[in-house]
Amino acid sequence: MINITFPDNSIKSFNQIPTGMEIAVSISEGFARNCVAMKINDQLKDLSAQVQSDCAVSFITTKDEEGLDILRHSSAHVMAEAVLHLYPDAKLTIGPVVEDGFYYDIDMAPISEEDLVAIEARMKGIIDAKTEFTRKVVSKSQALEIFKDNPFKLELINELDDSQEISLYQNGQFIDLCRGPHIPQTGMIKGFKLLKISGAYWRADQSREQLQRLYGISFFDKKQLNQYLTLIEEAKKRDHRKLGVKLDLYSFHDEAPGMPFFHAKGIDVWNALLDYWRYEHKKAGYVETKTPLMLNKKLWVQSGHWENYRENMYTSVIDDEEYAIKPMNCPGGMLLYKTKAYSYRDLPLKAGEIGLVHRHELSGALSGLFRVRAFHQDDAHIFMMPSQIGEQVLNVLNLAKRIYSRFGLDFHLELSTRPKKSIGSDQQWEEATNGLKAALDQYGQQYFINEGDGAFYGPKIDIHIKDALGRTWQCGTVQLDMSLPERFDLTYKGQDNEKHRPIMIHRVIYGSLERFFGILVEHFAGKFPLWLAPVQVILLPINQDLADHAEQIKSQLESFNIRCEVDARSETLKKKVRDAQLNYIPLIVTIGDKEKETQTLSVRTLDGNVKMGLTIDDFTQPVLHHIKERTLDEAIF
RNA sequence: GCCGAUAUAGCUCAGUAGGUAGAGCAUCUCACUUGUAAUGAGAAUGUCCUCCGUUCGAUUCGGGGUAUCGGCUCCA
Repeated sequence: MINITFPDNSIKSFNQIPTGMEIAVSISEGFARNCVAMKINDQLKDLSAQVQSDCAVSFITTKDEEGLDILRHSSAHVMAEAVLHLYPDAKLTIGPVVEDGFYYDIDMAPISEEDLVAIEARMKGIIDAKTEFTRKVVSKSQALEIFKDNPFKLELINELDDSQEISLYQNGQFIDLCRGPHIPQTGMIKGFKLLKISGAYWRADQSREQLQRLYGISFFDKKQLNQYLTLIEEAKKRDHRKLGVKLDLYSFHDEAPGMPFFHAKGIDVWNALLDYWRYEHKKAGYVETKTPLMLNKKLWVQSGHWENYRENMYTSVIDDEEYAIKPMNCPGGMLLYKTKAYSYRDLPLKAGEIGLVHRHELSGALSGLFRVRAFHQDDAHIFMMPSQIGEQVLNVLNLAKRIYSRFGLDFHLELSTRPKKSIGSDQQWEEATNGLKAALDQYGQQYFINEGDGAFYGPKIDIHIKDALGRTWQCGTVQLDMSLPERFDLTYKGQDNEKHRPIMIHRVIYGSLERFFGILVEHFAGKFPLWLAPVQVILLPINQDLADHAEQIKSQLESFNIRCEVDARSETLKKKVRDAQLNYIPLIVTIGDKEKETQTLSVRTLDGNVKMGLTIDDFTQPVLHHIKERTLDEAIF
């Protein structure tokens, strides 16, 4: 008699040893059809596994995230099988699940995207055949024999702990080394697509073999696949590299790879972002400072950057002295701090800086505004007493929340701990990491931990925002630094009349202004809210005799600091409206004879609604209100 | 930086099996003077990314370089 406990604490008894599938069927056939795998006492198992003794069993279904991961892992096997069928000499390496699908790294001659079609066709055959996945446990020597022709698998097998069970999974003729679990049969893959192909190194090591990485995605439901593909299409339409250039916000030039040029309209948005930043930071007790772009090598040696960050720094020799363009603002900030003596009463000292930094990123890593070589950080350094860490980190998190919500962006938090390459003592790291943890616990939002992902000078909290398409981007970061204050011998006078070492926070909220700008372009799909829109109002005189009147209104609106343009071209109104809509100008104001006579305006919003007969006041009041409050509302009238 | 792909007018793209190129949009001119998503006609526009090579001749073929794209990697 085997007693099985389910998650709802109900117990079911079986006379003989059942498999997971048998248990699922005993619940209902329909339920069993949607089962992917199970957990026996929290351990993931295949449905074909037998339940040998009394235990707790829960099922992973097609609705669970874990179920989707299992499906995708199985999809990777199916893809590998298809590849081996078409390219018998290919050598498989590893095929994991990633955030957005799965991939398999394969040692084979480079193929192109067109070749994916044939692989997909083969995969379809395997899926239609609904072949079962079966698990087999083998000894290490058996495994070594089976994979004797594949050096990658041999390497993996040899690295396995002797206590670890070595399992193989077979579907049809295809066998792969794999921990599992897998879906019961390939027919569960209802929708799949191979997305792209790229190079990757074995073990991400440039000195090792160059492999072909084939990416794919799969779902239990064809509809979900289509939704996913639609999302990709939508993301493509919003691509800031296209959209921002089309909207005349910025451009990229061969002469300065990784260094964007901002156009007049782009700078309007940029300044609106900065105005808002200054407004919030002033309120939060920050002062604004500015440090030079280029500083002597000695400073970078002292700060530790020369040792830890040199390969990313631009350098130059001036008057026989070596200088570096700053890749970070902090060392300059250290010099600022040292210009006077501080009392504990001065702390916390919050010094912001919109600092232009240059980092020599790998050429292949550059991408639009998202990955550049020159960018502005909305940096700030907070100097404080150790007792203030929790409060100050918490203040930063709250400030970040206020700012992100202004753009309608949600976020989540990640804590990164000490990396291999780092400076500072064990004790400093522990103290700093605990300080961040304490603040996070107080903030109360759940957070993830990234072991070893901290900056070389301290642990950090990264803030990842989520855009309108559900994509996440790391923007903000709060980094505790117990090392720089020591290297620069920063002090303050305590209540006890003794010198003490302040602790320092580096933090950014937009992160990189360039990058944040790009994210906003995609987040809003080019349709900036009124307060950010480069052109807030466009005036369309319906004939050229009315152009002067339109110019007059423009001057009036500009006196209120409303960003305004007149389209006086000799085009039809239809055409001008269309162009304004395509440029996502929030407010389109038509000026005809009627309006001139009655001194009113007709306003069209981006949703196509038209309101007529507004006096200048009727118009400017709500507009100014929305700009001042920086609302996201599209409904202004 | 590495692997693969791409590079033609301001933009999107076609084309030339090697004989110096073209369409739409944008621009300019003229006519039209327009009432809420494209008025019409005409004109102008290119080191066909760059350098070297093969060739009588290269935008086209080959090689080097640069930039961009997809990844690896790195990170804000």
